[in-house]
Amino acid sequence: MLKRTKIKTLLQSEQTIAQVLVKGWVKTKRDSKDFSFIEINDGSCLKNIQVIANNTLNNYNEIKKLTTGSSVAVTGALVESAGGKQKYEIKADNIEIYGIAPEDYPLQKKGMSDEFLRTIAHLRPRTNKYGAAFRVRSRLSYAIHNFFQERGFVYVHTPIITASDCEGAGEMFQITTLDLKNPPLLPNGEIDYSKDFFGKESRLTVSGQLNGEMYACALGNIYTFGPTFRAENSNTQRHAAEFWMIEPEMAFADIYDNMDLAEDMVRYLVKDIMENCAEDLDLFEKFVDPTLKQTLSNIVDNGFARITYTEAIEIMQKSGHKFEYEPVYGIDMQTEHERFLAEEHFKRPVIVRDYPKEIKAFYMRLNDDGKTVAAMDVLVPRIGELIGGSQREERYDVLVEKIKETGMDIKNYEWYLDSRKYGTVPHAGFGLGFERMMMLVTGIANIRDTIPFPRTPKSVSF
RNA sequence: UCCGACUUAGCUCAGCGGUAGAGCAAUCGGCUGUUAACCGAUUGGUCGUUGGUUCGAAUCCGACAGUCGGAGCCA
Repeated sequence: MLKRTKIKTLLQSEQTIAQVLVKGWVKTKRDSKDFSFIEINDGSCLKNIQVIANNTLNNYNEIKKLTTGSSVAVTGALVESAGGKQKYEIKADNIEIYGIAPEDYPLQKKGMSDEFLRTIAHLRPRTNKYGAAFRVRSRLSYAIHNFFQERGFVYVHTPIITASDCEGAGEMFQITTLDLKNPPLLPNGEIDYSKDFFGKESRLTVSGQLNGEMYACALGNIYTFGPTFRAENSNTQRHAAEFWMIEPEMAFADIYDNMDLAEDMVRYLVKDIMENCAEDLDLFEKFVDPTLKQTLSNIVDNGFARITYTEAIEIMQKSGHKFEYEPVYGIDMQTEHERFLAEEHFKRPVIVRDYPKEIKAFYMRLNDDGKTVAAMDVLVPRIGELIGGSQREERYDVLVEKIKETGMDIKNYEWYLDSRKYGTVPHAGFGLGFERMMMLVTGIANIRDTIPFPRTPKSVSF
């Protein structure tokens, strides 16, 4: 019994093969007088393989009805192509039709807008561009694991469901099994969450960081890589309600170790994709971002600029550039500021560190100046913030004070504080938005086109 | 959530006060080792929803919804 060979393998073949079996979907068909050209794609690579179907095939009348999107199994000889544009083609001995795609098949042979393709997100992976995007996505995931595993980081699965309602990173989705039309109530009229599934209010995680820190303070270096949820009503090209985040955490590390890791990781990932997804990147450069390879090479070759927040403000003030919001010390950086630094001033990724404590999260380590915290953001051209991280506050008393200042309930953070109470160590980590990394390596402008079935406000179809 | 634009055939768009048009797709036919093939014909739309102005609205005004772009939140 002949086994199926992937098209990618056939196209890389050193020689012709007497008999092969390919299975896939019809991309396009052109009929000639006595035979048909059928291009088949099976998702293994960008390229199709051309099949020659002669009218001597016993089911040629059926084969002539094949439409774009139909599925087939083709048996035949892999031969040198008589036509110009491809090395090999298959002379079919037999074509089995699995399923015809009726005339309302929505994918056309010509270009379709990303906006339209989002409305058929279940079929868009069959297009060249989305097929390429999701092959890259797979490779990028693999490369992330490789990067950390090669460095001895332990992969930790942090929980998706959490009861700490204030991780400080945004609005959260509540989850419940209570009957929303008729919830159990306390005497004071409030909802009685002791009757809920977990016995208390629970939500979807906005970050695995606090859990990750606990494992770093045991296993040394760890990373998480999993789904993350934000219930913010964000309507931008770079926000999704459900996305994947990578969060490494290193014990016995400071903010400089953290910056080194972030830079090494981004450059490693870009290099890996350039080496392993070259054909797909060609497509993105041709149809999505003509400067893509130049951008990626720049990242791999040149390294990142590193400045402090204070220096960043000074650079902008002295630049003579007209900002809508004047850069003055103490403000949170606007998108226009981030883009100016990465795109115009440095023309490459830049890491900004040591932000005023007022504009950053409670767990970030207070610097000796008493004014700033050891936070660092990696800003990249076009996308803005790719990575946000910090050295964590390891001093018990300082951390308790910060939690109180923020107005949070210490009781909810006792488990977190235990890591500082029992053998505290300096440690640091960051969060990388996986889809933003996808945007960086593919040039795709909208985050909705980097994730198979995007979840954004007013959109949960599929 | 705020600001702006947009919503007309399956897709991309034109029409901007007198009851709808193109290209592509699809369907049918022709031609050709073709390759986002080519040529011809055909089919296809209560112009986002809902109020209003008007003799008459796809076209003007309002509300709502959705989409896109920018901003905020951040990954």
